[in-house]
Amino acid sequence: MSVVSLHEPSHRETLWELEAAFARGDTVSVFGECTVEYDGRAASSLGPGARLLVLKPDGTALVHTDEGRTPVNWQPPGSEHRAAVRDGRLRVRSTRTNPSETLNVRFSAVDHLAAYAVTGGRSVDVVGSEADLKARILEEPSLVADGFEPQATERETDAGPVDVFGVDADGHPVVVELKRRRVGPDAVGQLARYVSAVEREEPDGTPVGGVLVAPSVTDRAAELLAEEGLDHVAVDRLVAETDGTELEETDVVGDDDTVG
Amino acid sequence: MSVVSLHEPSHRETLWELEAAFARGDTVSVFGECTVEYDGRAASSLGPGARLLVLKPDGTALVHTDEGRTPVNWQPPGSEHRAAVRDGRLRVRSTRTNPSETLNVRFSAVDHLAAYAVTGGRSVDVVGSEADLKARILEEPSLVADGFEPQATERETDAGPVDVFGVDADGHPVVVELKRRRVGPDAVGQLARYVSAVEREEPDGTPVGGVLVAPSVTDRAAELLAEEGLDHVAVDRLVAETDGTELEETDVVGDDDTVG
DNA sequence: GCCTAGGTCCCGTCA
DNA sequence: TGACGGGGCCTAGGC
Repeated sequence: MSVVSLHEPSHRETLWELEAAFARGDTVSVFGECTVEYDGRAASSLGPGARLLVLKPDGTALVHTDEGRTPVNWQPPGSEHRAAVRDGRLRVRSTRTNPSETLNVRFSAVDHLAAYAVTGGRSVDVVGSEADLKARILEEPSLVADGFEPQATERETDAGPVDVFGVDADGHPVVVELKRRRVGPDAVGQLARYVSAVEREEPDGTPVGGVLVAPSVTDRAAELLAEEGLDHVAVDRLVAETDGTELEETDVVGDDDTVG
Repeated sequence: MSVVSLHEPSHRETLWELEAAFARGDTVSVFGECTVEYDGRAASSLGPGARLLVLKPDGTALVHTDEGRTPVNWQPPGSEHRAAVRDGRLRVRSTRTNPSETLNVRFSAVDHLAAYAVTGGRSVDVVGSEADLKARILEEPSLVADGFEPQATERETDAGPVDVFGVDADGHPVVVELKRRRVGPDAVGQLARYVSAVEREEPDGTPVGGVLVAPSVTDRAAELLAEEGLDHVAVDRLVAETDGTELEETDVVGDDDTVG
């Protein structure tokens, strides 16, 4: 694959290469001194500094500082990138509609630009998601409660879709909410909402059970569960149950040629 | 500022330059053909493809494809980057503890590398946050209800902190939940949790009001509010109330030197 | 360190 | 298209 890279280009050179890169569908990285302004769902302004700007062919724009996983400013996919030279500065503007948002990056100097055709697989199979937990529960419903029988997943209620819905050993409805990680009060509120919604559907007086399936719960969540008469079932994360040593095996001790 | 850039470097050259960049505290962008493996809170594997790898001096690692604002794989700040040549491939590994996580990027070929000292302001003042909405409410409490008197913000309850707590014209407690954007059932659940918690604290029978302050609510959220006896007050987002045309004014019609 | 909730959350999925 | 909830969410603020 070929890369186009410019070292300390003039604004005109940068402009030209950005145009070419957009036309090719390349992904572009730009290092330089810039200010950033954003206006849309919120608004922000960022003073001068040396930063990394990444522009993707799908309309994504990312402004990164030297810290943090989250870009300091950005524009989501679907935006439109345009570049121009104004007032002696290179301006890269990315706009989108619905909601209407504008990102404005103004470079006083561009120190480096690289354009490259990024291709290949984009999605990863993530193991250990809530979907995996659901499969595990459906495979072994007794994990939820002895005699529990699942009847539906994503069952709709007035309060939203229930992860797993079924009946207990007595035939009473049970709402199951699944979480892949330790949960706090919000998850209890979610489960309580679903239970209330099902109770409203049922004939008066029918008891409706609620079970929160998660690796663990915070103290406050436990209190709220007790107050609401709901249950918690601890189920370890699936990824922990597998022999997760594959990555390690590739890393033999005694590395040569190692830095960092 | 100076940039070091390598065009189609050998693995040894890449290794050397990565070591130097890490030592200098530079931010690095690498374009090349790679596979990615991740193991930690979840696990994933990404087949061969041309991608962008960004390495920051704070330990952040980002693997980007040509689509999406979210990196296809990453490592959060605080991780440790190491590079090595193994089996004819350049391996960049980023690890962290608590939780224990490993990101493994293996390059069959590096097409471009650039290292640069990213510096300057990192944080932006975002206007239009929930904090701004709170200030607006405290400034003009009648927006919540005629005669509403705020008494505390972030008041603690058994169910978590209440955004704004006060009393209505009759002296009865009122719980206010603020949202900067249109809300769904989850926000209603949150408000209901807080109201229930305050009711538990109060002498039996004391009515406790609940008000959701948000630009708008979904139909389902409105139903749930009604069922819970809670109120909604529509307050437009603050950013919309300002003359949000600053960015536009800088963009005079009839751009010269515009591409894209 | 954990807990709690916000976020320009992003993102997929489904009605 | 909007709505709804998951996420390796990330991040800030308390305790």
